[in-house]
Amino acid sequence: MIHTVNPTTKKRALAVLGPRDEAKAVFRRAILRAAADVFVEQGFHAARIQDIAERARIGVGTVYNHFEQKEDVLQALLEEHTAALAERFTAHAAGLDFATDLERRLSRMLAYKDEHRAFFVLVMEYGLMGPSTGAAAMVLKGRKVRTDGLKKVGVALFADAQKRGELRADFDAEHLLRILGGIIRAFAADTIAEGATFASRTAEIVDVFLGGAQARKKKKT
Amino acid sequence: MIHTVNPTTKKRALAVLGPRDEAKAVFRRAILRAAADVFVEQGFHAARIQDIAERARIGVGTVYNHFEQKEDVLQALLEEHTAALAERFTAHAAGLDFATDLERRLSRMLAYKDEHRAFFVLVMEYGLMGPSTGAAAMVLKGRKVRTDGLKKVGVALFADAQKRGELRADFDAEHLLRILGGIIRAFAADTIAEGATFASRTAEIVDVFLGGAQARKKKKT
Amino acid sequence: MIHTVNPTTKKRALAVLGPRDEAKAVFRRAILRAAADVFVEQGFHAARIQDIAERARIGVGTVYNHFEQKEDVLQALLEEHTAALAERFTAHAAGLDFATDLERRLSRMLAYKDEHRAFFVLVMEYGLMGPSTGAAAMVLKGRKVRTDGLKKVGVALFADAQKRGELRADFDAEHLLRILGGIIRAFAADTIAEGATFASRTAEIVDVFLGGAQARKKKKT
Amino acid sequence: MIHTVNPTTKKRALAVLGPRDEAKAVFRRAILRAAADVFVEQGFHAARIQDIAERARIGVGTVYNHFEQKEDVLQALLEEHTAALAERFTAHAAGLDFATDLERRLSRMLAYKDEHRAFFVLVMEYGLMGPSTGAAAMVLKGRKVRTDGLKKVGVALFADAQKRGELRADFDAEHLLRILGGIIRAFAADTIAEGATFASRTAEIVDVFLGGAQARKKKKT
DNA sequence: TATGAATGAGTTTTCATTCAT
DNA sequence: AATGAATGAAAACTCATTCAT
Repeated sequence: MIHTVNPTTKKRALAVLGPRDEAKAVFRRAILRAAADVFVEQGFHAARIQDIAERARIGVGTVYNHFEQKEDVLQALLEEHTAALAERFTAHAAGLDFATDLERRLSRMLAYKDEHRAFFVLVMEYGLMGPSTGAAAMVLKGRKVRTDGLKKVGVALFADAQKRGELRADFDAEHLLRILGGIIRAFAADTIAEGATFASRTAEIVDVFLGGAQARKKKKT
Repeated sequence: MIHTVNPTTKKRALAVLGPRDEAKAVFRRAILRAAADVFVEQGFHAARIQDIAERARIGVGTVYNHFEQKEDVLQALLEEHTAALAERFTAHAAGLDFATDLERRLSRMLAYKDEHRAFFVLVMEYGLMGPSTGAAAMVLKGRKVRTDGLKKVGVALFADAQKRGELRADFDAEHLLRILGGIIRAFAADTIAEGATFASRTAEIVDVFLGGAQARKKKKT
Repeated sequence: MIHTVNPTTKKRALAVLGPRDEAKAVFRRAILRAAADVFVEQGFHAARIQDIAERARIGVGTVYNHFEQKEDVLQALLEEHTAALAERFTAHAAGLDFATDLERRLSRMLAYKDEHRAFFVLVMEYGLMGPSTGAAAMVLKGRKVRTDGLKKVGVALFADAQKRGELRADFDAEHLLRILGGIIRAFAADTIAEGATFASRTAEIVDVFLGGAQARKKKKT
Repeated sequence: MIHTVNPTTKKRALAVLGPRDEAKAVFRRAILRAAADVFVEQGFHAARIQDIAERARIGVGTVYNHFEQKEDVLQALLEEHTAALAERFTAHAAGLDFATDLERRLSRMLAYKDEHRAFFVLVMEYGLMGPSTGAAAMVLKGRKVRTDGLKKVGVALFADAQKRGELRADFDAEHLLRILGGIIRAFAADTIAEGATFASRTAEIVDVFLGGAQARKKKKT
């Protein structure tokens, strides 16, 4: 769990892969990993480039060899992870009912979040689908963080479920997606506090999302 | 909607109430109002004390006569509004079923948020019940923002509903409260985007919270 | 030893003396006393007008009713005390030999310093006979602190002693005066550290001073 | 006498010595030299970091790369020069009588002061052997300026002279050291005013000092 | 005349960014 | 390409001074 580029790693990377480009990628990844941690611990503004560099065990200048500005680091972070999430969310098996399908997709996605806690916290702040607060928007200075992938897949999935009568149709798909997001967020506090894995709570999340908080009187006989 | 202390206002205030203390309160309020706007527009870190002062049409030094540090302004903002919210949420009429009761309380609360949009956005960032992100916690530097009031009332209300079998009992009350919060948050985007009032959506919020997103096949008998 | 203007003091002062002017003088004196303490404890620059006002138990504005600028407070402080010192140093009885004469004058002067420790420390910094360091001069912004009185008397006394062959004549009187000053300063550390009175060390000071400065004509015989 | 780091100097320094560390030392020295001048001209408090940076022809930030706070600059200044002085004062030849010995040591020390006028003035304010005034102590915020070296050597020298009957024994060595300091200080005004060298007055200083402090055994013959 | 809150110029300090090595 | 010291613009915060009461 040491987010570092040490000489050994570096040399190996140089040897194994296409010499130049791969070495570059190693540094880039190290920076992003370190940045995620530091942004989470201190917040974007309070995080100093130097902190990131130190955490990655590289020099400040190196960060600037890979990213033009501090903001670009955050943007890259959000985009790359969101892309990964979208991928997890997209893959599916055919012939499942909506609830099961959603649960599988979510489960993969949340597992990814479990592996990347720092990133997940960032997402809660900067939004999976575009900055949620004015402040977040300000930080990104109008950059368009390309997170369309996830949103597109999600909206399509939900719209389809609505057509099939598995999701209420009185809200639009995007809104429902946001509601799911809000519920996931609510589970985050629990999960983080307990040190539990996120993925393990997928069923509960889907249950609340689909069925609500009301006591289930009608469970049948 | 001009958050300002102008000479006229000042004199009037001085004349009407006890001269000194009241004048003081006028400035304090002007600062908090201006700060809410500026924090929302720029985010806490990007907001400069001077921006707040300019918006309130007062001098920078004056801000420091009322608050020791920038953080204290945010803290005061959160505390005072949260207290107001708690008050709205607390008042209730007896003999209502849970759904109606919750709807009334929420409705009052959301009306308050409609009147104080800026504050509401802040709450989404810094949390009604303690900072939700590490960054937010960092900003507040370990200050304990006293927002217990609202949480206490909410937890009591929900726990009671659980006992009476109106809310599912497999989650604890605090968690359910957070889920409601997440859903409200999800409605915020819609609402803000459309310029609609928040309060007008109370019924929908309660409906989703209690009944979930699933299509209502069982509507009839 | 409470450097304060309390209501009682104030009223009494008003009654006893010419109403207006005397009341004014009471405040002025309170300010100077408080200022001496504060300047000593914190140094001129670090001392805030508010500190002085608080120590004198008056409002900040009041200080400005009596002195135009912070620097004027220091100047007045130095001038008034120096005048008092000059007075003590000037008075003399006829027919004494130089050593005895000097000892009497010094003794009176040092007794005054014992009563006004704070002032004395200031003098060590700002000089009895004009600012000794560039920094001190800077603080006083080119003001001429009128401390001529003491210097004039001292030079005259020493020049006379030189003529009468009681002080070495190879240095000019003013230089000798400065040497005496340096020696007094050296005794200050001892005295202050021990909490002893300054006056009690007059004999030693004169002894050290004259032992070197005295003309050595009488060695023989 | 231009206390500056200009590009040329910088490159040369980098070429000649170990690149990094030496460049660092060059800047550090430039800062200290500039600071000495500025502190003397304006006094510590009135001196702005920017003044120091400008005098050294470097950026403000650079000062902070070398010293955490303004106070640290002063402390370093005092410590480094005091160490140099102690060195000059310490070296001695055997077999000299006390007066000659003292004269030689002082002469070397005062020559150093002649080369570093600015520093000397600072010493008059902040004391060679610990801050002499409360204000000075305040400036240094309780930092212990390590000036023991000089004091230790001086006290040892004087104590020894007392044992050998060359200095009066009714005062302790440290006090005698302070008296010498006071006398030197008195000569400073003369010297500085006239633009003369300090070293040239060593004999006079020792003469005045010993004339008083010397045990009076040899009066007869 | 005393008072103390308002004011804003001025200062320290931080930190993103550059650039010589 | 990596590095880290230099840089200076920018921001928090202080405090002498003013002025309405």
